[in-house]
Amino acid sequence: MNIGQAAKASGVSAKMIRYYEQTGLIPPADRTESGYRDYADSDVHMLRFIRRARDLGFQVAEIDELLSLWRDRDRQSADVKRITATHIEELRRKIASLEQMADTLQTLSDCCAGDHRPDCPILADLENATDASQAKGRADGLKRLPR
Amino acid sequence: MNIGQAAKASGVSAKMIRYYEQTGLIPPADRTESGYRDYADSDVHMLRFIRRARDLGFQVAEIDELLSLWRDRDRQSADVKRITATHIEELRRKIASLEQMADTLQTLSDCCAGDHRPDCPILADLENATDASQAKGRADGLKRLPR
DNA sequence: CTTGACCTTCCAACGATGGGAAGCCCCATC
DNA sequence: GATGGGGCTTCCCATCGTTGGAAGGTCAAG
Repeated sequence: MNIGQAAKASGVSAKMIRYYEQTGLIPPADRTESGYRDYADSDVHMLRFIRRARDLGFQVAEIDELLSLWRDRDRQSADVKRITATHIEELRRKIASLEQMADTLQTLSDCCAGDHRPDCPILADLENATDASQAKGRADGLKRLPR
Repeated sequence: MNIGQAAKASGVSAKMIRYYEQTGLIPPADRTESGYRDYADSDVHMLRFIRRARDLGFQVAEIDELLSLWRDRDRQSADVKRITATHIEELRRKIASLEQMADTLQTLSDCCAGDHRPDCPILADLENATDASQAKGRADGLKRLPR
């Protein structure tokens, strides 16, 4: 199976398969006489594993660890769980950060008339910002502009 | 005021100030005779605006639009609100995506004994993944391994 | 045998940020 | 007035995962 077929079967683009090989995440593929990379079903299986892990937000370095554990018959599930827990924490951190941004912006947006007039609490917030964590409070004190 | 002082006063690193200038987000700074960049309070004001917008997750391209509106006395608040709404949508999309990842992983992790044994529902999920959206359902059907 | 679709390698770009090197400038201290 | 330390300048590189493209070789169908 050449790289295009492996890409289609695994959901990992040919470009990325070459990249993963180059960076050592996956071993160098076999080659045909003419130099084409040649993949077996087991390779596609591994690529699907990688694709799935990427879809779950794991970084390549983490996937490297997960692949090692996957290949290790004597692995301890605690190791997998630990990597996963760290990743979940990271996801929750990002979520909290994005939520705070969204909430602040929503509050400001709710106070913005959104019409032809230039007055805008959103710009006012950006203009008067002194530190990153105070706008929500200030914005919550605003009143919606009359229509 | 030189770039280091402007950086300290605005919360934007000197590196980033130069970068913003280079990419055209901010106009080229005045220079002293010896070639040092020279900033006025109004420049620091603008940099704080940028910093605040970055903290709220706006991309530089969006900040470029926001700065234009900020400078435009005849702006319409509707334009600011529209940019903000688009950005909030983007944030909510990212949040939803990350939450789905975290929830799926949490479910799988809850089913993982996390001990010395090699059996691991997390690896099993990665191994058997067929498409990106089915694992949560499968995982929900798992039972917690006995301790 | 030609043509089009594939493969190969290599280089570049994205976005925002940080690190570092080489060389010049400013100010304070001796 | 010399010297030293710290800040400024520009330029290049790295990150991280991914995509795009160019130049050239290969395969398979017509």
